[in-house]
Amino acid sequence: MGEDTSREGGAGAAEGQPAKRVRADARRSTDALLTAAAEVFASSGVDAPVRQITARAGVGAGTLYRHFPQRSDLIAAVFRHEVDACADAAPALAAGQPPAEALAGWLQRFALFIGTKRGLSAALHSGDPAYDSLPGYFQQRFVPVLSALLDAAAQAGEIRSDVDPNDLLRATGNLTMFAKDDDGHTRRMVALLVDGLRYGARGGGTAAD
Amino acid sequence: MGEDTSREGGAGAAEGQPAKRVRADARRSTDALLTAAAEVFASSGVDAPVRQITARAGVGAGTLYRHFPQRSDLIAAVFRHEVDACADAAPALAAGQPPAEALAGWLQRFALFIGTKRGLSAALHSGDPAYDSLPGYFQQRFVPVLSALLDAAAQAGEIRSDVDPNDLLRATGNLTMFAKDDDGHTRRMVALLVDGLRYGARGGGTAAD
Amino acid sequence: MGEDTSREGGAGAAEGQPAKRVRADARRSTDALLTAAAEVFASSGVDAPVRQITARAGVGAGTLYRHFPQRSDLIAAVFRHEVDACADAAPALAAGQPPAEALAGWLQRFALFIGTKRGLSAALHSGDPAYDSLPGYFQQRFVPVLSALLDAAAQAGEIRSDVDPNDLLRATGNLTMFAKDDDGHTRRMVALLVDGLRYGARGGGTAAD
Amino acid sequence: MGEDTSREGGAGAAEGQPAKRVRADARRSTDALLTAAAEVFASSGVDAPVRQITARAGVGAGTLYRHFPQRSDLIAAVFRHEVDACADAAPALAAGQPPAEALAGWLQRFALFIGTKRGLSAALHSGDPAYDSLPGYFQQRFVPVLSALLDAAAQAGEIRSDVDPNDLLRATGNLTMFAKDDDGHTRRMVALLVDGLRYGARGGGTAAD
DNA sequence: TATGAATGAGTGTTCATTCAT
DNA sequence: GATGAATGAACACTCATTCAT
Repeated sequence: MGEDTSREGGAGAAEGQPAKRVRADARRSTDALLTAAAEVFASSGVDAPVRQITARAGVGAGTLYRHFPQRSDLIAAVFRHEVDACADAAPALAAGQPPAEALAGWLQRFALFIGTKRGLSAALHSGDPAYDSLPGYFQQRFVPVLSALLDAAAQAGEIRSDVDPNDLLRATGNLTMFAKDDDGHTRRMVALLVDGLRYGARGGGTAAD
Repeated sequence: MGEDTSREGGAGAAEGQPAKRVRADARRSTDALLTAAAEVFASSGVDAPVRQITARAGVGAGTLYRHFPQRSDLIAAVFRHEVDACADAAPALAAGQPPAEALAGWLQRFALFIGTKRGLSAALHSGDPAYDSLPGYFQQRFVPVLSALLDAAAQAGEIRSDVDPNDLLRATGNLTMFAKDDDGHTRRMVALLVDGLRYGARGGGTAAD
Repeated sequence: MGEDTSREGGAGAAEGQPAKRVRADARRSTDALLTAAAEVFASSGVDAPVRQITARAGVGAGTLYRHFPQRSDLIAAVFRHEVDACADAAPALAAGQPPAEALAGWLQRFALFIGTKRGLSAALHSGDPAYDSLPGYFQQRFVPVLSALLDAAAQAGEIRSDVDPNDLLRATGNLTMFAKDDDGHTRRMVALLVDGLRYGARGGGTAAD
Repeated sequence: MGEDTSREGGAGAAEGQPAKRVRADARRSTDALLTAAAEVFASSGVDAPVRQITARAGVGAGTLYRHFPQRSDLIAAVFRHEVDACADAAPALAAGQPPAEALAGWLQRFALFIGTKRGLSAALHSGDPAYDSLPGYFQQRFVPVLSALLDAAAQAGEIRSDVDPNDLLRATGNLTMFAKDDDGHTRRMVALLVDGLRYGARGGGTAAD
């Protein structure tokens, strides 16, 4: 699901029309841009200069703007697969362990995803029109997933039941900020946050104040 | 304490006025810059253009660079009082309530401080040489305070005992990111974090993994 | 007359359909481009971006360049009918009124034509190679018409006789520049210019120096 | 009058304060920019790329923006002297000849001024915010001058009395468009326009419709 | 010592034109 | 023949920092 960019892949040319004619070069450019952008985003964050991306992709600036008129379009495209993968990882986690463990596991997974995308959190909350379409897409994918996990754990009595999934997504994302390579800070703090949820399950927590 | 700007006292009073004259001018510029920078930082964040500050202070750009060669010098000077006030607020909190409550109260206080300094967290962790001296100063003031609060609460058995104060400072600071005016997000999440500490006190938490 | 786009008639009908097939496609594209360009020129001037035209016409950029290698080719083609209509309006005007009135009427007509083609005057005089062929076509159509009107009025003694039709065409076109919707400026100034011609009829004007 | 840029010139340093301290370099830059801009405007019009001007002036782009934040500021500064000179030329013309001759002479003078400033008319009417302040300045200088000339000629019965000076300024400016080096077109057409005014003086013209 | 003018690299974005498909 | 993707030069404008005055 969400594999929009590969929809002409394994289908073969036997059935139907030739889809679109000149797609080879466009596809080449798109792929080059996505690859280049992914690398640049990883090393310099999503605010990296446009030229850095086009240079690495070996295309002109206009090509980038053709395929991704808004900066958010590029970001969304680059991360779509990973967003989907992250969101889709929840069921498997939910299957094999207690609900609160699944919740914790997925939040760690989510933190991992956000944590490696330098500047993504900032972009999501910037209010900059260039990023307008981002929050919608991300929420649409992540909120249902997290809600389900929260509900399950709450119904099992393992965590408190009064937490807003948006609050938790935002907090988890925030906790990944300024993460150095591998000091475990984010992991520990996300775990602490989940423990806070657990604490709330027993005789009323203070978190909701 | 922390009055770094008056350290010229040791120069001696023997040589009379000239030095003092100069110092009066310098002090005037310094004060104007500190006042202006505080206002600008509040409204536009610590990344605000230099010109905005010098214009408001009514001084030239060169004067700013003379007094504060690094941007971090200015930030540190501007927030020194508030940093100290925040750090010094701990004892009073500790006196009137259970240790864990005091801890929670101070973290909220700390979050409030950081949260209103737009861009401060980012500056503290940016790695940008322009902000090199910041982390040292802030840690020097906050780590002892938080350590004391943590130790007290841990010894009282109210929270777990294996949390690194640096982790907690950083996490709390992170939780203030992208705070909108007054939606309570930061407050709720800091409280949740503290609940995580409390949870750990009872039969072994998972946060330290 | 002026149906330049159908000049393929001379190719002969001997070789039958293939040529005709191709021509049908080409004609379709040409028509779409002419229609689209006319609309775009009206709303955005003759300097409008090429893409705006091709997008509206539903053709590729290459197609436009194939049919109209020079921008002037497109402009000329778009306005040919209107140019002809404007030029051809002279006889009717000449029939029903005194020569000077006819002259005035036609100059107003001409001003109306030019005035609604934003950027056309500029294109006609730009010297830009992209517009090279324009002036020739327009002069070829308008100069004879205006000359006839001028001669008639001069012979009738209603206006001076020493005015260059090219001067008058250019001046009239210029007077339409920056015309706002309907403030009557152009109309008044063209009338004033004609009055200048009338003035010259009586005992020698100064306009010819 | 209007010699704003030289107000510290002949005054000497004897009386008053030193005005402003560092003015030498700023003045140098300003002068270089004004000179360069004048040359560039003459050869490439007022729409010439900014870099062309800064390169010729030997200054950085920032310097231009410091001195002339808006493009209109530069244009106004460059042409101020000439605008004033043109406006101030009216009295002398009015003194030595009949009012209508004076009017004609000044309009020719005005046309000469506008005609050599490529793109100035366009800028004056563009509506582009970058040129917002231009029309005001130019009207403020030219309208009173032309009004006086028109009134005098009308009172002397030499021309019609119902012409709006703004109409005439705009028309005269328009007539200079696309003027080639020295073909006399503009001169002849301006003369013709004035003849139109003269025609109107005798028994009611048609220009005002 | 203070000033603030000058620098100039760096940014996002547009668009006429070419050319692979 | 038609398409439209790719190109890349060109542009205005910003701002941290230096240094002549």
